Amino acid sequence: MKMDDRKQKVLLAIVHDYIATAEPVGSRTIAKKFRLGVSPATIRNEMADLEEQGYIEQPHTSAGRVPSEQGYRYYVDYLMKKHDLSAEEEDLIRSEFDIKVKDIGQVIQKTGQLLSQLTHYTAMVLTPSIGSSRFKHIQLVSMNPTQAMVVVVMDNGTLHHRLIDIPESISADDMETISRILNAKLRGLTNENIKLTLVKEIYFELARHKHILDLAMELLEDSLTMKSEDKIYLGGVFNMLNQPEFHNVEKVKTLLSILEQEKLLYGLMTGEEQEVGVTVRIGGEIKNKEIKECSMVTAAYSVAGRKMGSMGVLGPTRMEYAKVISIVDFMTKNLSQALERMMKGTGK
Amino acid sequence: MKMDDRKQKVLLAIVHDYIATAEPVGSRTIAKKFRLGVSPATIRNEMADLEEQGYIEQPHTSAGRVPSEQGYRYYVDYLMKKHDLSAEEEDLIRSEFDIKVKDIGQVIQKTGQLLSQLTHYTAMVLTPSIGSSRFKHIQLVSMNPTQAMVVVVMDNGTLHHRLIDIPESISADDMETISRILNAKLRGLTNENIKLTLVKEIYFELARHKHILDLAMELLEDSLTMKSEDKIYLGGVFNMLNQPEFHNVEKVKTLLSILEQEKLLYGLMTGEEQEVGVTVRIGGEIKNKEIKECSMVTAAYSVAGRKMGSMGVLGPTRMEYAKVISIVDFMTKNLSQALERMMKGTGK
DNA sequence: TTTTAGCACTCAGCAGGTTAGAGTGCTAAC
DNA sequence: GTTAGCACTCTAACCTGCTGAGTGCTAAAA
Repeated sequence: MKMDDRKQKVLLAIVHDYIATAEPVGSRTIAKKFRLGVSPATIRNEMADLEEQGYIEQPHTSAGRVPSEQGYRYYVDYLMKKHDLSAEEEDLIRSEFDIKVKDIGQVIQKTGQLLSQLTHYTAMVLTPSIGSSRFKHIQLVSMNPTQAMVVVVMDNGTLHHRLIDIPESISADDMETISRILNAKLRGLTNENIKLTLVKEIYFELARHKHILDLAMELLEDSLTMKSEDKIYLGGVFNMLNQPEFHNVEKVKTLLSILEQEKLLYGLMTGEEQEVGVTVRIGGEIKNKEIKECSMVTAAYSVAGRKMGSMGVLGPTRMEYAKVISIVDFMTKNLSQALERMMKGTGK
Repeated sequence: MKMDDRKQKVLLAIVHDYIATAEPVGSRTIAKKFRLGVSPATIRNEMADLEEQGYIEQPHTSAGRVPSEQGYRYYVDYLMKKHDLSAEEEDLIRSEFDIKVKDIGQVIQKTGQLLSQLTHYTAMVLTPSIGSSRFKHIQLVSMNPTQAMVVVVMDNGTLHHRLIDIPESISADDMETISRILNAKLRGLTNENIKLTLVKEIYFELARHKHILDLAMELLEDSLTMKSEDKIYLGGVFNMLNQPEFHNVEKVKTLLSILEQEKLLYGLMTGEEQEVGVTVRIGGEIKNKEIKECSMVTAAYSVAGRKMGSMGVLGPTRMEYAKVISIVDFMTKNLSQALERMMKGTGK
């Protein structure tokens, strides 16, 4: 859909001004602020055309124009110029990821805080999960006469644990033995790599502990396929309340009720087949019906080409797309690198 | 401060009606709804007295009266009748805790959800932490040539972990040895029990691994003294938005900004020396200046007399104190029992 | 002395009406 | 194709008066 050059300029002006002011944009404003070299009347004509084509709309008869979802989409796809982060912003992000990683959970949390702080919207970060991570270590720990804890450590630095019931007849030494054998057989394997023959072998060796083995293998299976619920870090929800579109309490309520449902959020983050790079979803392009007048900018972070998790920003459709896209892009890259360093163990 | 019997009845009527309707209560309303056997005029006189003594106040000249913080305090201390939970509520709570505990984190989260669901206010639950828990197991897991993960399991079912740098010279076998020795020497000890002599002994045996030992002992120390940040589970924030006092967006904003600061919340939950049983803090009795017109009802849960953590409800001062107190009380008791069962391993 | 009825007074909130200003669409001239 | 001018529309802000809830005071009743 080719568009007249001047029309593009008008649309761009409307989008920019509306993003900046949250007020419907009039023809006079455009003529004054954006110096297109034509009079308001001409701009009015262009605007009438743009409205007919669905790129902008009018809240009411005597108001200015506001970009439609289609308008934002056109802006993001064709008009938007790359936004360069300020040196301070880049430094802030770099220094954030330049620390020694002690605990992945903490890094994720910090990432979320920083993301919301820089964008002034709500940030969502998914913990490392998807993808085939490798099994590092399993340990059975006796907790009391009838229970033990199974701890599984994965190579991406995540931990999984579960309490299981055990027969009283099992001794601490037995558990040590089980742990040792499981480790010896399975270390370094991904889910796909665990061959049936291998499992049979283990069951054979540990026949008398079948019951425990069942429970341990179950957790292991969950850890490897990452069924275990992934955590989502949410930050800067109250940033959204500073946006004029959320001065209405009803809207705040629906927003909050959505953000409290982790599963729903999880669906939002993983729902779309995420291509490489940054994905922008505008308004109705977000599948969820309850989320209205919002856009999401998401991207995946990865290690050695393996997708680990994703982060994203939720804001009003009137979002500073260019800036947010740059930030999300830069942060995923830095997070990926930091995790890469952590997993490879290359230096600080 | 002894109070006239009829004054008490009037105060009670005002508190009850205001809690129910959120509207200032007038003399006529009291006379009609609460049948004290006297006319509105008499009640007006009593109300004038109550206002003079500071138990109630008037939003503006021609409005009814509203309980003051002092009024709520008097209500909670002297007037409130015990609220019995409905059979359904009790069943709901019991069935919640009657499951087999697989993971403490999950139980905490569910507890928070249920608490907010039953009270319709915001629930806060602190993970098990304070108190001297015992060390169960430590494990060093090699992650890559230069890093290892230290995993510590505590007897209250919590896990702590941290990535540490290691010299390349250390082999996986070395780490296994270190783990084994640490476990043998330290299992079952609390922080106070770890004697200096014992530590020296360990350092002597593992002299050549001093560096790793330092890092491992650091995590251990943190785990035992529970310095590591405790998690707070928050639930039902959006419940608060249904309260008429939060129809003002500004108030919602300050509330949310507070709830996003975990440290602040942590201070709120642990700040007061929590006595046994349920604590009620009304309005200004909450230390935080930013929290206005809110009350908190908190209680600790414990295992075998050892305080483990606490849970609480944050709501407007116009809170259904009697009901909330009963719920918090009942839930802490049930949670304590569930954890007790888990740690003792006595059946499901 | 306590309670009550009656009455004048106060004030928030709402409905209705008016105005100001922003912005449009159309028309006719450039 | 562009622009100035103008009539028109609609919202938001402001004023105004009214209503109703609720009070405090006074004087009479119990």
